[in-house]
Amino acid sequence: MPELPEVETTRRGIEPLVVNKGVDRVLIHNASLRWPVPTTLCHLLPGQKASRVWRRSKYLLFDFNHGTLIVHLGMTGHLRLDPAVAENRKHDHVEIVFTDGTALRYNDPRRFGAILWTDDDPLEHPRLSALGPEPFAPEFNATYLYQRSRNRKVAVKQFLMDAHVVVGVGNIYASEALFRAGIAPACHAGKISKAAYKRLVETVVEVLKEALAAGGTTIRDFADSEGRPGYFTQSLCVYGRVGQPCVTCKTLIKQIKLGQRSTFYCPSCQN
DNA sequence: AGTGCGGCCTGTCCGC
DNA sequence: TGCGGACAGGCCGCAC
Repeated sequence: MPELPEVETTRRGIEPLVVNKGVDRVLIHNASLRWPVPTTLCHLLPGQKASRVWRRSKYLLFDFNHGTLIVHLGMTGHLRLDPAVAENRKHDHVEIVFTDGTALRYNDPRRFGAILWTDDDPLEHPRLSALGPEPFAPEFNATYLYQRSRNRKVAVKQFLMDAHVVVGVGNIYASEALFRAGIAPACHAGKISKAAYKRLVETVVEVLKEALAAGGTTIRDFADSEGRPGYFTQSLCVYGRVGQPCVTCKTLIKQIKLGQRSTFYCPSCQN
């Protein structure tokens, strides 16, 4: 389940493998994703080459000569580069074959992801235009969060996970950042003090950076192809630890639902 | 405008 | 051992 660190890790891995390679052809094996994969890609992309791969929120953006390919990994999306002659696997949706004989394949069992195309400024695309700041950007600070949250009754965890407020904070890292900041997840966003938001900004940045340094480890990927457990899994203080003692005070971790999402917290440390 | 929630999906896990 | 159902969750889009 890619959150921002996983998407950024994917970007770093993929970019050097695709930049400046000419597209030979595009094969759409299964257009069914969140939105149908535009079939126009098949005649748009051949002959073009990607100049860079960048990221906004959890969207990967492949700049081509005449537009931008927008890729969202959803919950279970994966990009991999392998020989064009390699057999397709189950749930391979799209294959971009390069003239050098390699192919970029998008695989997504649960189809929550998306592949879109724009020949305009991708940041103006409807999916991206209303997004909040990046968590590592200076605009994401205590004053911003405090002002945005006034009069908001929504739980602070849901507020934090709202991509219109700040991007890239998914369910796991929201619980972790709130724990580290000592803020109860169900507290109304509008009731949180500026000092607490200052702590929250710091812990969000901290948690995301740690996860990124750990290679973007996630919960369910923790046995990778070589059987290695993910590093960040071992750093989780509350997520998935219901009934286990708090690492700080030994109080048992609680689990609740907020906005239909599992939420974990220490009832003693977070208030 | 803010809020709540159904829906999209399949692999995994649990209880019977 | 097999099977059904709950669960996981990013994010849209609708209803109020």
